[in-house]
Amino acid sequence: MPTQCRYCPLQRKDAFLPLSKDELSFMEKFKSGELTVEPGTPILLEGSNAPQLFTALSGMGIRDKTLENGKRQVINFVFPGDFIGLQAGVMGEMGHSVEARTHMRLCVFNRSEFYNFFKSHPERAFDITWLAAIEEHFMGEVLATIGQRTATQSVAWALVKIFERGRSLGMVTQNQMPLPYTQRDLADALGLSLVHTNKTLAALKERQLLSWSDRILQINDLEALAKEGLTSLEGRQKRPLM
Amino acid sequence: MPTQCRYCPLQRKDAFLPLSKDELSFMEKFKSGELTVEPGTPILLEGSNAPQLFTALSGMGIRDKTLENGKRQVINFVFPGDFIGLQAGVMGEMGHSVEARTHMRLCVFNRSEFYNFFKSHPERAFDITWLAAIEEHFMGEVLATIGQRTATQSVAWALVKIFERGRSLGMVTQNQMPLPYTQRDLADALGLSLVHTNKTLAALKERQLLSWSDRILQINDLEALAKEGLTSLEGRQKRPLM
DNA sequence: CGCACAGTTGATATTTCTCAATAAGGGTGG
DNA sequence: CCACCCTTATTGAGAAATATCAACTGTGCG
Repeated sequence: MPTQCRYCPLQRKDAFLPLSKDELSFMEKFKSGELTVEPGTPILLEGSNAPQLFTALSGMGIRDKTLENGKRQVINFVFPGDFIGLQAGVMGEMGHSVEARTHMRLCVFNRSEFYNFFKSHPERAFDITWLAAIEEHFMGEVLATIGQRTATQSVAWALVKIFERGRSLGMVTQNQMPLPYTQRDLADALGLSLVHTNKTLAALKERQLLSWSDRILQINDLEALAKEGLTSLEGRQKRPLM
Repeated sequence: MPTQCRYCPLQRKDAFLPLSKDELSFMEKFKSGELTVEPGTPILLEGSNAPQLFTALSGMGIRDKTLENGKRQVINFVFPGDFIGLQAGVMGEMGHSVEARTHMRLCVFNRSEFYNFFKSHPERAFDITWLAAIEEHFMGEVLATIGQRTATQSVAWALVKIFERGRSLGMVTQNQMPLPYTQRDLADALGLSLVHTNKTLAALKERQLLSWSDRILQINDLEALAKEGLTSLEGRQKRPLM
């Protein structure tokens, strides 16, 4: 028996908007189970028409897509609370793949009930659209990063964003947070070569702004790093949780 | 008195899913008017909390955002049928600006009724989410382009996408379609410098694949151009129209 | 006429990529 | 337990792609 939504640990994180009792019990009906996967497990495949949607409950993953020439683009990193599979749910086909990078626990929803969802709970339907808009907003920022920032600025920007995200989820302790990705993942996310990403990271480390090894990211001067990344530290606003 | 939705010329384009009579009359209530703007007019501003949402009825525009260092990223190009202002509608703040590039006619919706929308017409709410998912899907492709394709591949890819989009809207006659953007727009969309974009276009023209001058894009060999852009010509599927 | 903007072109500078080699760690089979 | 292999990270050197700078053209417009 999966944990009931009212006991969902994400509920209590202040990164998320709280759900009403009514909404919670509705989500419990919508929830069809839980899925636990190990690192490296594919969760959704690009081009697939998946019958299930997920919310990441714990652990981290990655979204990516592959070009005809074999090159890979990382779309973004999956954190707890992320909704996975919207594209399949509404368009019938994923534009990217999702893969676990750590042990992950996922809340599973049945796609066949997705449309019902809109019918019976407009507030929740609105929240899904909200999530989609947040995603679109963020992807605009990523576009601007890959398109307009230099390698150093890009890396700084990305790590600031990741760190802020981690902080809002309570993953940061003493300026450190777990970051279970490889330099290749970051390189593919930023449209940079692995080698150049490595050298860029080394330079930032040299400047004492951060260190990232053994899957631990430590940021020593977030302000300075944000400045380097041509961004500022806005307080992250709460988002809906599915 | 604005044109009633049932007479909307976009309705009849086969790029869009048809609306039921019921939906049409509902949209007429939701519609608060029409807006006509001239080239260069800003429609929505990055960071603004706009009270209105739009659907482009005719004409073309551009979405862009500006970095702290003044660099500009074009997010995408606005075509007839595009829904504008979702981010403001649901998050309360636009992540990019929208500006007219030709004379444009816009269908105006009142944001204050946006939430109602979800309550009273779940099918239409679903369609909004669908549009958001399409946008997200496309932006993933753009990310992969800027991040992984070479300049030549990027330009070829972009023009193929634009041409396909134009074709689905009936804007193509004899391999030609209007393209009221500048080379700078395209450069800023692809994260390339203006000069390099110009030379890349010249090379593609030299190869007789296309020509683009006087705001007219002509593609001579779409197949070959698609191949150059590492993409294929999938039949574009119908999308919802707001 | 003169100015602003879009496009074009050549020369040069810089960033970033590719190639190649090395090192460290984890896992596995013998 | 050791030898081997695979992945990840690291570093140096040279190559390629792309950016920057600068000059020039044509066009539309007040």
